[in-house]
Formats: sequence, structure tokens, C-alpha cells
Amino acid sequence: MSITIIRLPVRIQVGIFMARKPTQKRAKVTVDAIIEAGFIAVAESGIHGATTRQIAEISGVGVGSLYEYFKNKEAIYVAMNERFVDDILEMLRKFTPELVRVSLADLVKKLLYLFRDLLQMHNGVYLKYFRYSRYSPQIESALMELAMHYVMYNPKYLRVQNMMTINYICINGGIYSVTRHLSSPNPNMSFDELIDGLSRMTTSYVNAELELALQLPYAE
Amino acid sequence: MSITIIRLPVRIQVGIFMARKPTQKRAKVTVDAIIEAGFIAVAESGIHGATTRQIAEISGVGVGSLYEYFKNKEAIYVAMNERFVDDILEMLRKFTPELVRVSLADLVKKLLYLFRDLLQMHNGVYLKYFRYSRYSPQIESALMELAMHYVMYNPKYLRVQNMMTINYICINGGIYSVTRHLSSPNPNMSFDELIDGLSRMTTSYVNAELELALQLPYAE
Amino acid sequence: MSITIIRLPVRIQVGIFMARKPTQKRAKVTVDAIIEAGFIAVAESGIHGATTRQIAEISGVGVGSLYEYFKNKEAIYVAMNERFVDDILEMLRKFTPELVRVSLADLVKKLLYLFRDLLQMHNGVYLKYFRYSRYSPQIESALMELAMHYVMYNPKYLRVQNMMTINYICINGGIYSVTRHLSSPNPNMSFDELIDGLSRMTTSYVNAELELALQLPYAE
Amino acid sequence: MSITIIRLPVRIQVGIFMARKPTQKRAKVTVDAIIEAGFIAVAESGIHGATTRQIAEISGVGVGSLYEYFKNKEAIYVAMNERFVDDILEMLRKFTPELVRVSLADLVKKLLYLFRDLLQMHNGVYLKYFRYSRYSPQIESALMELAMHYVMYNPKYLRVQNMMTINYICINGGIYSVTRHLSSPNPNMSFDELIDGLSRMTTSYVNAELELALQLPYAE
DNA sequence: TATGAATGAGAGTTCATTCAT
DNA sequence: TATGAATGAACTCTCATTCAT
Repeated sequence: MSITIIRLPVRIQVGIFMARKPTQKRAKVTVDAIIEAGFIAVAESGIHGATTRQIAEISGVGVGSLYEYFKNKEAIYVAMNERFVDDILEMLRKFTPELVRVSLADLVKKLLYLFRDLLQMHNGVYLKYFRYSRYSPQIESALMELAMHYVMYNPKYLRVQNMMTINYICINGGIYSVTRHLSSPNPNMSFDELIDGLSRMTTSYVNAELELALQLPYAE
Repeated sequence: MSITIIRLPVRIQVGIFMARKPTQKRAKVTVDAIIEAGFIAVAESGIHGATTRQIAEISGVGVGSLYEYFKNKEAIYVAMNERFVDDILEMLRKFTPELVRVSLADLVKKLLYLFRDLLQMHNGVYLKYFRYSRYSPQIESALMELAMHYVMYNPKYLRVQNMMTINYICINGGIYSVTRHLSSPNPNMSFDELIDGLSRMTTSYVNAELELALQLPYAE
Repeated sequence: MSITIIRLPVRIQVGIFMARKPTQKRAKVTVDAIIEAGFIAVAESGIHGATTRQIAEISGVGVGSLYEYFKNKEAIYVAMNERFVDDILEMLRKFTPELVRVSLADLVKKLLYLFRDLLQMHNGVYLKYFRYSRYSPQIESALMELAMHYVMYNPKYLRVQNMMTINYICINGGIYSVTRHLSSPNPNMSFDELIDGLSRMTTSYVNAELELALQLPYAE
Repeated sequence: MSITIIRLPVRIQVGIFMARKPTQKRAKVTVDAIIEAGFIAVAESGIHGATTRQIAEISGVGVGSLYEYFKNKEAIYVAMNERFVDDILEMLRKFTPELVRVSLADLVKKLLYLFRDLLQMHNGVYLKYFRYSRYSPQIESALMELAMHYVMYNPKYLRVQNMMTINYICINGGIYSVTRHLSSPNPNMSFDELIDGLSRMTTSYVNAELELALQLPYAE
């Protein structure tokens, strides 16, 4: 019953939310199974509809075992979020060197395709989970950082003003549009069209700002 | 205790969720009070934290009375959503004649300011509610329709291709960015900056597409 | 099922432990039934063995109703204790005028017989409950006060020193011996013999202290 | 972590509650550690609050090991009670020769001081435990026996009637008053005053009964 | 019509006990 | 022998819903 839905290496976090430190391999397996079951349960029933019994059943362990490893239900959700965020951060870390070297249009495209792939892993549990997890400041920070790295490698964009606002709009718009599209049963356009649009939106917006900046001879 | 938070006329919808058709004026007042209390309760406790008892208390009626007018709790939420959607549609309807006559940049700005005003009415209950209510297809349709009206009045945009995708991106991006910003305790930019950015994003994106279209002499 | 085990008038205390104020007669009946059931449950299963379900069952109400009137299980115990203490205080108040007029030997006897009668009311639920309820400071205070009243009416005892210690010993010894005897399945003496003994113990102890005091010409 | 709190030799009782007979020295050490941990756990958390996990942790053995030596949790409590009773009986046995030779006043005093010392050993775990362990018939029997021994050595008391009742009252009153005083955070008198009072209570009571008996020329 | 007391299914959580290692 | 991960029955408490008044 317990299917392995997470392939990335996971470092078990022993924090205040972990009831006891799982030192043995068997324990680690159980912890993983619980977290995985958490994603499935939330995907099935929503974050408020998911119950500890449901998580226990999906993970194939008794309810008592949940509390061997997690202080309470909330701690399971915290661990799930940690894993989700870690997976995204890991993805960003992994592809940053490649991403900073491509054109802006391709950056947007590649990034959003990567994002889609991650959300659709494991029968789309991440996608469903993401709807309940207002995306964390960590992810936003990481994306901001990626943008900054990109600008470093492409210094012409340094002249662009309102970088913060541009990032905010493009990141939010990109992520939200993609998530919404993926969740939509009958989208009015193909995913490729959406990505293409987002890419063009970003480039035209950034270029417009860039041109504007270039017209100001002594820019701030 | 029950503050009137909705001023627009509300047409009581008698559907499958409505337990009885309230023909009397007094009944309508009660229904309104319940719906208003629902928004306040959700704003206070979240959509899953709000309880029927809480709604009854805020609305000043007994719990039993809730079930006189609504089949169950879900029906109250449905009615709340109907009212929320109606308010937005009403707003759009009201301002459409004005909006179609301004520049694209101003359209975006005016629209998002209007949207903000609506979300912030009544101590922001709509804003909090909106976070739980993935915005309905009706709203999206209405916005699409507004966009079409705008194009009718500004026929140069008729040449733009991928209208659907552009709308999707700009609407989603605009609404989501605004909502997120309003909900953020410590935003990194001012609301005006955000609106300005969204306006420029839209115009540059649309203009870029327009120019592209103009370069194709015999476009589809 | 709900038997009325308390005959004394009970003033429903609306305090922090009462979840809601029962204004209606029906509610008061339910509250009483719950408290009565609490005594029976504790008598049956002990104070830690008694469960909310058990109390609900005995009182003939649903578990939910327990929480209509009591914040939690502990609040039921608090109400039980209040009622128990009130009953004892009421008894003391009622008989004080009579008790202060009898001899010391009779005071002890009458008091302990009264105490026994109260503990054996209602199938002895109070007796069993008392074993779990380290008797409250209020009861001790009331007994101390009775002793003081007695001394006022019998001023010869004013010369006795160590009044505090004497009271402590006689009260504790009396109550504990009686309670223990009543709880004992096969006592080695009759209850009358025990009472007689406690009466003689008290009088001889007090008289000895009194004589000692009289031998000191210039007391204290 | 496991502190040795019991110094007296303990005879491991192999009864229905003992899962296996520990023949080896190491096993005996473990059993001792568990029993000691039981007292500490009960002192910390009360007899119902103490958990097997807690006992295992304090004793430094695994939870599984608890069940190697004890059939269940109750068996641990039984063993604890046996040890507690044994310690008291041992104390009584040890001091009986000395106690029977002193005056009645001193007998009471010495006995109660001994009792206090035992209850306060090991950070008072016995004192806290005693509140949960209605003292056993064995202890009462042993005290009765001591009283009989005392009368043998002091034959003048042979004439006292109602010996049983006197013992019952003085023993119960003494033990309960002392226990209560020791457990009280803010006692109204010093411990020495209490002991003095109990001594005087006993002597005056017994002497009164003695005199009464002497007045009856041909008493039984 | 309007009420709120009553309900009980089901939630999260605990812990004595078991058993594979 | 000794372990502690695993268990699940049973606990306390919540809350949408009902119904007698």
C-alpha cells in the first residue's frame, strides 16, 4: 500500500515537532511512509479533511505509530511542508547553473516546466498539496535569489528599475497561472501555450522596463 | 451586533440548498444576517474553523434558525459565495461603461483599485474570505467579457493573437498578486507600486503581442 | 435511570467551569443529572477510572450534553466537589446551634453520626467519593469554626492551650477513622464502639489539657 | 540516573504477578531498579499519571524489559506496595525491642518520628506514594501486634478495655495526622507540636480508660 | 416561526502491551 | 536476554444537525 512517492534524498529533520529521534533504519522508513501518506491524504481529502486515521491507514501503520514520530498531526504537516519546500529548493539549486545561462524567455519556460514536473510527480499529490500550502517565503526567497543570480550573469538587466516589483509580479503570476492551469479540468488553452504566454509576458515586460531605463541618460 | 456589511441588493437564490423560500421581509433580513455573519466568522476563524454556533451567535439568531433558511452549513457557504460573486459581477457591470473608454494602462489600474476596494470593504472580510474561495469561473468569465468589451471599443487590439492566453495570464496574475499583497503583513513594495507594475506588465505584454501581430501583414 | 440522590437544595454555580448558563428548568435537571451521575461513576470506577461516556450513560444524556454544561471533565469534578462541600457545610450550618449546646462527648458523637449519615446517603456514593477527595480546606475551616463556636458557648475550654493542635488531631482522627471504618468490609468493632471511643478520646484529651492549664496559676 | 533508594534487603516475591523468576543477580538489580523507578514515577506523576514508559526511562531499561519481570503495570504497583510494606514491617521489627521499654508517651513519639523518617526517605517518594496506597492491613496488624507487645511489657495496661478501639483510633489518627501534616505545604503548627499533641492525646485517652477500669473492682 | 438543548459520529491523542529483532 | 517500534482500544472533546417546545 505504501508507495514510494518521493525520490529525492530526504534528511529527516529532528526538531521540536519530532516526538522521538528515529535512529534505526526501520524507523526512518516509517517516518517516510507517514509523510508520503500525508501528501496522499491531503490530496484526497484536503488539508482539513485529512485525518490521522486516514494517514495511518494509507501509510500502513497504526495510529499510535504516528505519534511515535510526530508530536501531533500538525507536526506531520510541518514535516510535509519541509519536504515539499526542500524538494523545490533542491530543484532550484540543481538547475540554477544551467538556468542563468539561457535567455530570459527560456529561463521562464524551463523554470515553469521544471515546476510543472515537480508538481505532477507522484500522481500529482504535490499539485494538490500546493493548493493548501500558500507557498512559503523560503520558496519566494529562493526564486528571488535565482532572479538575482540571473541578473548577475546578464548584467544588462541591472539597469532595470523596480526589480522587486517585476519579480513579484512575474513569479506570482507565473506560479499561480501554472498551478491553476494544471488544476483545471478543462483549460481553455494548452499548457504549452500558457508557458509560451508567460515567457512572452515576462520578456516584453522586462524589455519595456529596460528600454525605459535606457532612455534615462543618467539613471539613478 | 449584526452589522450590515453588504449594501447591494441581493436576490435570494432559491436552489437545492435553500431549505425554504423566505417570502417575508423579516425572513430576508434573517438570511442576510446569516450570510453576513458567515463572512465575519470565516474572517475570524477561517473557513474550516468557523462553526454554525459562531455564525448563529454573530448573526443574532439561534442555531436552529440557520437550518430554517439553509439546508446545512455548506449551503451557507454557497450563499456566501453567491453574494461575493454577485458583488463582484455587480461592480464589473457598473463600471464597464467607464472602463472600456480608458487606456489599457488605466483599465488595469482602475480595475485593480476597484477590486481592492471591494476586498477591503467591511473590515476586509471579503479579502479573508477570498483566500478560501478559489475564484469562481463566473468571475473569470465576467472579466473575460470585460476584456472583450474593451477590445470592441479599442479595435486595434483585435489583431492581437492569443487573446485568451493573454487574458488568462493578466487576470490571474493581477488578481493573485493584488490579493497576496493585501494579505501580506509586510509587503516589500507599496500597493501603488504593485498596481503600477501590473499596469506596465499588461501594457508591455499586450503591445508586444500587438507589434508582433502588425509585423505579420496578413495575419489570420 | 437518573435517580435523584441529592435532596438538599442546590444552587447551580455559574462560574468559569460552567460552559453555558442553564437558564431553563430542563437544563438545570440535566446539570443535576450529570453531577449525580458523576458521583455514581466515581463510586463505581474511581476518580480516574470514571469516563465521560460512563457519566453520560449513567446520567442518561449524550456525551455532547456533558460539554453543553461543563467545560470539560474536570469541571464536572469541580461541580461535584462543590456540591459535596456545600452539603457538608449546609449540614454543619444547620446543626451548629444544636451542637454547641451539648456536652463535648455528645458533640463528637452527634457530629460523627451526622457525618456518617451524609456519607451513607444515596447508596454511599459520597463515602466512596470522599476517598478520592482529600477533604477540602473549606470543610476543615468549617469544623474549626464549629469548634470555636463551641468554645464560645463553653468558655471553660478557653483556657485550653494548643487548641489548634487539638482540633487538628481530633478532627482528622475522627473523620479518618469514621471514613475508614465505613469503608471497611469487615471492621473489628461496631460503628457505635468506634464513635464511643472517639468521643472518649476527645474528652479525655481535652480534659487532660484543661487540667494542665488549670494547674498553671497564671496561664499563658 | 537510577538512584538506589531502598537499602533494606528485599525478598523478591514470586507470585501470580511475577512473569518470571529472576534467578540471576543482574535480574534482581533490574527488578529493584524498576520498583524504585515506580516510586519515583508515582511521586512525580501520581499513581494514575505514571506511565510504563516513564518507569522504564527512570529505571534505565527498555519498556519491553518491564514485562520480562512483571506481568503488567499493576504487578509493578503490587511489588512496590510489597516493598513499602516490607520496609515498614522491617522498621517495626527492628525497633520493637526498644519501643516496648519506653513510656507510652515516648512510644507514640518515637514511633511517629520513625514513621516520618521512613516517609521522607529518598526525597519523600514514600510520602507521596503513601497518599495513593490506603495503608495495608498488614501494617495495621503489625501495629496492633506492637501494641500488644507493649501491653505485655507494661501489664498495667492489661486492664484497659476496648483495646481494639483505642488502637484503631490512635493508630489511624496518628498515621493520618502525620501524613497529612507532612504533605501540607503550609501547616498551621510545627511537626513537633503535632507529635507532642498526638502523644498527649494517646496518653490521656489511655489513662482515662485505665482509670475507668480501675474504678471497676471486678472488671472483666 | 424560532429556539437551543440534545445528540453522537468522529476527531486527535494516549499508553499498556506485544513481538520481531 | 533485552529491546523499542508498533499497536489499537479507549480516552476526552467538538460540532453539524435535529426536534420538542
